[in-house]
Amino acid sequence: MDSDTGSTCSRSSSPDLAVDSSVGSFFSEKMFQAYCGEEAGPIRSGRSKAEGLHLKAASSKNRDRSELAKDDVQELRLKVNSRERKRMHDLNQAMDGLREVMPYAQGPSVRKLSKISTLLLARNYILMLSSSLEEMKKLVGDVYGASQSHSARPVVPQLPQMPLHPLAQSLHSLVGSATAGVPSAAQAPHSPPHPGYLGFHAPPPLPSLLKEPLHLTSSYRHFPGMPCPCSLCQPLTASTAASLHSLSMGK
DNA sequence: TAGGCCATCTGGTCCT
DNA sequence: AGGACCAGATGGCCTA
Repeated sequence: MDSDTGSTCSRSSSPDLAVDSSVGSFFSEKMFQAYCGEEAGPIRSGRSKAEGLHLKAASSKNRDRSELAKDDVQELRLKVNSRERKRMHDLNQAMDGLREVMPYAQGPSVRKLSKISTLLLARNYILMLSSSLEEMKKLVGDVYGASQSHSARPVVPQLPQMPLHPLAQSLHSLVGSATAGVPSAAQAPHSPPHPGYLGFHAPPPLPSLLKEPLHLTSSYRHFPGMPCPCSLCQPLTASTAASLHSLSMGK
């Protein structure tokens, strides 16, 4: 389409168009001629209500008024098109904003996620974070309960073996001095997850990556191809993110 | 070359 | 009445 020539950014969902919204500068002249020219009518069958009114008025008046109506229709069409373009650009900007917070490698040389992939991945990411938060709450509850009744039993014997996820650290800061007496688990050495524990060590093809989350025996729900924030898993590294991204691209 | 993804135009519908 | 939203149609670009 002619209007596509206005795009300067290859394959970008938010083309950097310098569109004059009042004119619709890259609107195809041919389309306008087809649309407004003669009484052949629009390219496609129907007309909008407003246009119908314009055209009805034009048919019953003299030629001058007909010309006026054509101009009106043209102007109206430009305005509506411009609004729709802006709306879609805003939508794409929001989509870009969503991509920015997704756990994916990003850069000028990396192809961006498609819209559908972005939405599906975002959904799974939210589900993962939600379950992570629940797990952290439970963990903090355990730690807090243990510190309150430390005379009854030792403080969470396995805790030092596990690194504390930033989410958990945040929760600790939220509960403040309540956990001050608890040994810092974050300082403990991290025992790496066994190979294959994370989905992206042996990732499935993209379709399954973007479908249902994987349910494992842990209280966490581990998503294939997704970095896991749980205390047992490594944080997402740059290389992992890169490989993950290349997988999602699938091309 | 087929298929996927995208931008744009367009008409219809709903809402304010 | 005007604007927002939506879905269908169309054509371009890119990749396998």
